[in-house]
Amino acid sequence: MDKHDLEALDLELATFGRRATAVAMDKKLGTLERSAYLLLHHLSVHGPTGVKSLAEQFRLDISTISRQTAALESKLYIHRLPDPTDGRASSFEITESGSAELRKTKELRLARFAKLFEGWTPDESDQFLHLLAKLNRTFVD
Amino acid sequence: MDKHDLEALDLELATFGRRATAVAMDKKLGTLERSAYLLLHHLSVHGPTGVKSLAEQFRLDISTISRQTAALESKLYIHRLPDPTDGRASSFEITESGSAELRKTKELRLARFAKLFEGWTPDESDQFLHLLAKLNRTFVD
DNA sequence: AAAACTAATTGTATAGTACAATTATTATTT
DNA sequence: AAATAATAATTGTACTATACAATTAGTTTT
Repeated sequence: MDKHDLEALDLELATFGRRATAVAMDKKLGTLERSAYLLLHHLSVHGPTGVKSLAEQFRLDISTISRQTAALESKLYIHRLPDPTDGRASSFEITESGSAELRKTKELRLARFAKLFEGWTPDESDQFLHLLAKLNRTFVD
Repeated sequence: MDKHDLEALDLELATFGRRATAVAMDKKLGTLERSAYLLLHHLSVHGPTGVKSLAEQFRLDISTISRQTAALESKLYIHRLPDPTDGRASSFEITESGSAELRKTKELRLARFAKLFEGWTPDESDQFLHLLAKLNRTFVD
């Protein structure tokens, strides 16, 4: 990859990150914030998980996840399962109400993305999904 | 694009946005924050620009840009040019010191991205750049 | 029993953003 | 010409998101 392309990629990634931050704060895109959405999705797919493990999965600080789960817990979207073998630890399980919120928000988000990508050919969006997923995995390593 | 792919894309985009936010806060990646980097780059390429116009270009609130330019101004990376025909308005011009910071940060960022994408084929990174740019333009419309 | 370790929370600080209110100036209307 | 409306920018306030450091409570190791 030559320097010119690298520079273009740098700027596009920064631009996208900035837009994503702004869009994530836009309340009209569903009732759940991005962080809540991702956490609920994770719990919904992978079952009960503790703060430490969530932080590792998402590559975020434990304190960040701790606050976000606390917020979800106070809204009753998740509930705490104490670890029977370790009094310090607990994991979180998505509640019925959390699942309902997740579904609702997902509908809104998907509708929005469907619209955003409607001018794309199937090939383009497939490619993009594949490469974006690759990038996200690359970040992790 | 079928529902399954849309959902995957939704999650990958949200994940990427979240990682981008976290990475943007990591001080070790250059002396300039993402916002400063993008603003300086814009001024460097497009010449002196006012707050309102910057806000439109970046699709951010005027108040957001106003604070970010104020921060850059106080660091002497940009300097204010009063509009001779309108006492309310002014534009900002990048300074020598701002250009130097921009160059320095760019070097660090490019080195980082070069490493991040080193396992990618030229074809993959070209494709990705192209599609990401397309998405960013789509956001704007 | 003491010391070291660990899961999680809480204190503090910062980037980033938006909306609402305000200030200063310019343009329009009467 | 004076009053009013519009506009460029700033400032007040509030919130999400994040990290690092300090703390708390419980567990393991020595």
